[in-house]
Amino acid sequence: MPFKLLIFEDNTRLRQSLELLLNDETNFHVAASYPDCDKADKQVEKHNADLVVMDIDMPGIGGVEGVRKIKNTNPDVKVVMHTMFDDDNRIFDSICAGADGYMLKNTSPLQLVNALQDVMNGGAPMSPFVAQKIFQHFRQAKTDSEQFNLTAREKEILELLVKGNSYKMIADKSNVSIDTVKKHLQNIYHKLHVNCGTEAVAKALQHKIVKFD
Amino acid sequence: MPFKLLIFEDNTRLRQSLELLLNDETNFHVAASYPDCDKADKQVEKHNADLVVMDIDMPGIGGVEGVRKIKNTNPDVKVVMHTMFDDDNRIFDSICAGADGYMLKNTSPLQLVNALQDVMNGGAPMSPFVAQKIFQHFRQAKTDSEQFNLTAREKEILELLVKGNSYKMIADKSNVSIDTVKKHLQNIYHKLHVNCGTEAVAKALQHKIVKFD
DNA sequence: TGTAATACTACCCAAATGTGTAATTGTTTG
DNA sequence: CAAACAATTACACATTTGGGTAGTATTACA
Repeated sequence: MPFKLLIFEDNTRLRQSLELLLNDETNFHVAASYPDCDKADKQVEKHNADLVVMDIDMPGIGGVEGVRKIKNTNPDVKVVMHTMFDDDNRIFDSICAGADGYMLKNTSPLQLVNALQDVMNGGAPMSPFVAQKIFQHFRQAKTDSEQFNLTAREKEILELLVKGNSYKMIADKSNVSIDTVKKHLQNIYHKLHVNCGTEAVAKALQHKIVKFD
Repeated sequence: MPFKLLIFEDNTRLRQSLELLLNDETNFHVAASYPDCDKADKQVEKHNADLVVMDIDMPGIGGVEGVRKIKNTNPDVKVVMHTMFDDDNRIFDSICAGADGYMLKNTSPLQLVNALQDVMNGGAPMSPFVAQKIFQHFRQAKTDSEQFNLTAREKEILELLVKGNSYKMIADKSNVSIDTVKKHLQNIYHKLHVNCGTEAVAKALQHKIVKFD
């Protein structure tokens, strides 16, 4: 039994092409296609769809919100983004909204079909460029984190601060006086170019100076 | 001209199989293979390698450290992990250490060859299961972040705190009195189960209650 | 060997932070 | 409509935090 598929794509030409292409596959059956996803959740339910191909730039609510809607009501429906946007925000927002795959529109028809097959097998297909972006996202931290020149001791104290310890608690755990802790933190604040603890914590986590994941 | 390739894999049988498999490809030439990666950086340089296939579980320093070593000295050399480990930590650590791809050992020979080709074209090949893990990593945040029941106003104020604002600055930017800010933060601290600003910032960032990337 | 850098301590003081209690207003929801 | 909740302000009080200044001990490095 072929998977029931919905297409959301505002470009009429492309929408029809996709329909033709995917209906050609014995594994898929295009149940319907729409030029916007304002009522995507209802439409998914109506057709009892297994799988959705979702454009991002559409009139009304965009594809990212569309995914969110669908996933809220029907978490088990697979959604593969299909868009020409390759910027970090769009990619990460889509994934956070619940997308199961992210294919750029320069993907060949064969690759797209493979991706859809892949997602139905529990995979998370994505274009090579997207994969690269995601890898970069993980890596970026490390590189700039070591530019603050914190001493081992300072990192230690900063880590305790991040974990929610007060000066007094840090002093106890580090076996030094509270005044020493103050001094260290003062130096740390200077090195991080911040002027209070909350800012330091934010910076430490954003630049992954301390590990906590 | 074929790409020069190094293999790090402690299982002799598998190492030899890989050598045979990859030497069969006209695009690749296995320059050398080693049962450990303690001197991986030197060996990469010696053979002027373009590409490395790296196991994780090896005697001496593991594959994760191996990648780090190689990438420190030769950032342009591509490294593809090839391992049976599919746990989050190993995957994310490898990527952070600089891996360009992550293939599980249940990958078919053809897929492995494709992955290596892919990585030389600037892609970031990974097994479907790994891709899935990575998608989950992005998603998980959202789900547990909404369990704190912060009101819109509270999120707004928490976000200002995370950005390093003092109570007074938050008061100004939110057009409310400083006492109101205090009260809001007090409520926020209760909801987050913390008892000071630094802890709240840490929790907010870890659970991605506020966005800042 | 001498001079940085690092780690540590101490004290003072002003400002910021966190807690408790209490009261007003508007909105939502049962 | 009443109860619950959200947002707001106020004030008092204790504690914490952050900055400045100053000094000692140890280690590392040139």
